[in-house]
Amino acid sequence: MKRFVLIEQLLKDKGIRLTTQRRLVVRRAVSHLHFTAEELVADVRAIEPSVARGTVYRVLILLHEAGVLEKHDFWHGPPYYEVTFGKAHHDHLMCVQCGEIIEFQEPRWERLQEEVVKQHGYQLLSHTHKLYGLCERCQHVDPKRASKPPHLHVEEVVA
Amino acid sequence: MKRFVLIEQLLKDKGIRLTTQRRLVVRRAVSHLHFTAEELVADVRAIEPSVARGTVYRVLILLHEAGVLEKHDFWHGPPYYEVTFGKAHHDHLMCVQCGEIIEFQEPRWERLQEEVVKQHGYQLLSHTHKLYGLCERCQHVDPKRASKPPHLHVEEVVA
DNA sequence: CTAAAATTGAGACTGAGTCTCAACTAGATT
DNA sequence: AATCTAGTTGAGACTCAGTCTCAATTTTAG
Ligand SMILES: [Zn+2]
Ligand SMILES: [Zn+2]
Ligand SMILES: [Zn+2]
Ligand SMILES: [Zn+2]
Repeated sequence: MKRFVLIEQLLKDKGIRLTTQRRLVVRRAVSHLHFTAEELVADVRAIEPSVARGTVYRVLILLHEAGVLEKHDFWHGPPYYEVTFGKAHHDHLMCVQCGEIIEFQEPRWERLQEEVVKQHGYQLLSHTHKLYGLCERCQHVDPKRASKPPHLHVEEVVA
Repeated sequence: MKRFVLIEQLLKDKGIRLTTQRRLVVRRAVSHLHFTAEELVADVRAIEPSVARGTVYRVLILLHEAGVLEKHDFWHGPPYYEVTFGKAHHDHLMCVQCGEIIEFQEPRWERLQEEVVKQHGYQLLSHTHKLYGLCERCQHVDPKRASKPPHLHVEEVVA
C-alpha cells in the first residue's frame, strides 16, 4: 500500500476532510525525503498552479498534528520537513568532519526516556537525539588536511 | 570566575572586539537560563535603551560562532537560546504548548551513549537530546485557551 | 595623533508563516 | 440526485523574527 494512501486514511480517521488540494500536497510531500515549505509550494504549483500558498502550509500543520511530520531546524535558513509516517524510529550519530551519518536504534534509550518524562509529569510527543563526533577515519586525519565538513543541511535527520 | 568574564576572554581570543554594548549583551544573556532573542533585546534595553536590536542579534551570532550558544526550536513561536559555556552538561524536556523548558541530567543515558558511540568507532564530541511533550498543566488545558507565558528564568542579576 | 578598520544605531527590508473573508466544495442528509 | 452546511479554498494583506544598509562613531594600529 502506498504511503500517501495510508496517510490520507489517517487524516480521514481524524475527521479531516480530504480535498483534491490536500491529496496533491500530501502526495508531493511524501515523494520528497526532505523539503522546505517553500520548495513544497513550488513543487505543488508545478503541477497545479492554482493551489494557494496557505493551503500548503495548512497541510503541513495537519500532518504535524497527525504526528507524521518532522521539522529539522538549522541556524541559518528555513527548516526542512520530513514525512515520517511508515518509517522506523531511529536516532543519529554524525561525524562533524566528513559529514557521515549513522542511523541506529537503541531500545534502552527509548525506555529510559519514558521514565524521565514521567518523572516530570510530561506527556511525550516526540524527541531528538543527535550525537556529534569524529568517525574512525577522521580521528586519524590531520584536521588541517581534512576536507571541509559538508554542511549537514538536508542530510541531517532528526529523530 | 564569573561566567561572562570567561566568555569575554573567549571572544577576545578569537580577535573579536569587546565593546560596551557587547559586554552588556553577554552579561544579560548569561544571566538567563533560556531566552528568546526579543526577550534579550527588551532585557538589555531595560538597562541601556540605546542599544540597537541589530547589536543584540549580532552578539547572538558571535556566541553561536564561538560555540557557546544553543538554540532550542519549537513548532510554534521563536526559538529559545541558551548560553552553555561553563554549565554542567544537561538535556532538555520542553512543553510544546507553553514553552516551559526543564533541564535534567541522566547519567545512565550519558553512559549508554558512550557505549553506542564506541560501537561505531566514533569519538564523541557533543550531543543534544531534546524531548518534546506536554507539561502537566498543558495536558489539562484546552489548547485554544492556553496562555503562552514566556519562561524567563532569571539566574543572576548583573548591574 | 592620525588613519584604517570595526562597530554601532536607526530603520528599511526580507522571508517565513499566519490571518481574513468571500466564494467554494466534500460529504452527510434527505 | 438534489440539498444543506460546516469545513476549505484562493488571494492577498498582514505579522513577526531576523537581516541588511549606511552614515556616524568608536576602537585599535602605527
Ligand atoms: Zn530515540
Ligand atoms: Zn568522519
Ligand atoms: Zn546528554
Ligand atoms: Zn506547558
